[in-house]
Amino acid sequence: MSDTPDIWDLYTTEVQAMMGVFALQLQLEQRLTHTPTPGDLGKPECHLLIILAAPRRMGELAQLAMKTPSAVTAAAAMLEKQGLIRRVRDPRDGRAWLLELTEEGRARRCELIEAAFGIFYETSGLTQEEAKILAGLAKKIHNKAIQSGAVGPCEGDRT
Amino acid sequence: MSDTPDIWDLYTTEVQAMMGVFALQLQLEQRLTHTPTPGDLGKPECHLLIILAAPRRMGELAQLAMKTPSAVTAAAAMLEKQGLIRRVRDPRDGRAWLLELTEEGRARRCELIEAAFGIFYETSGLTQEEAKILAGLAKKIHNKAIQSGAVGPCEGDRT
DNA sequence: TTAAATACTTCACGACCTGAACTATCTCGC
DNA sequence: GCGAGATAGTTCAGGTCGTGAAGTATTTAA
Repeated sequence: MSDTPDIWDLYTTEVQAMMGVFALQLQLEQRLTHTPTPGDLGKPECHLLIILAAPRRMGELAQLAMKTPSAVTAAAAMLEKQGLIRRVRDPRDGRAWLLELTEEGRARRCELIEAAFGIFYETSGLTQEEAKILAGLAKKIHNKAIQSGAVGPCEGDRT
Repeated sequence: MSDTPDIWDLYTTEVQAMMGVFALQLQLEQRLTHTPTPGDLGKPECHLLIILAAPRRMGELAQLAMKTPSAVTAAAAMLEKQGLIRRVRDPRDGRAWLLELTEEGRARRCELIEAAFGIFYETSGLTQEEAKILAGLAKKIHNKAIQSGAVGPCEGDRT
């Protein structure tokens, strides 16, 4: 069963990192959406809900989630239909919508975050210490990714 | 533009980690498959090619990639059609196939790994030091994920 | 030698995302 | 003010990818 003698020696440091990241992402996404709590939220809805810690414009959310605006539109429609979020016009710009959690949405988000907490440690097997380290790196990565990748994918080629 | 004052304070450590992992995975996958090198390899083919450092049974590969066997079948068919891999029966078990790189496949894999190397640092913005740290965590994560997640997704509920 | 388990394959289906064309609103320059 | 151009979000058709169930070939065990 355990085919983990040290197949890792076959891979470079970077590939190891990539494989781990890949694995974690897959597991997290799957287990998070299949968790008992969320009635019927898909991956994109969960993702959006997690990001939506504070009211934000859809464009910003797209950027944070690293998806196109249309993907956010779809997820937002879903969440709104379930009464988890509310759309308000941005007072500063009538073209933009501000998404904000409803009371129920806030509750649902809390549950989701809590579930994520458990799932994170379960599937990663990391200690809190290590999680903190990972978070530090993650912050850096996310910032970099956003600024270089910009909104659209395969765009940022500024070198 | 830069909406990164410190929105991170809104998120828990674990959520930060998750967001970073998510971002990195998305970017890497996209840029890796859209890289000039690979003629026409999709995400699953690239993923498989990277994992395939040494000859392996398809079942093992499915486990490593955290996908179902049928996903591996499809990707393998693609790679074989392009002459990058060869299928040989496992001498120990006539039911199983061993996938191994052809000469051309080895070359292609090298290019891919090299591209991945660059892309990794570009999109993550990490130093080599940090990459090493990440790889360490990643190794742990991957092992845990495999053993708990087993082959199929949403299975491992052993608690 | 036959029954059960295992490795992989095939295929229909669904989830998700992108990209282009569209509507509504803002911002300028005149 | 008013029209041109830019920007925020929406809609929709199309494509990629993955799962899950049913099927084939081979091994293992009784």
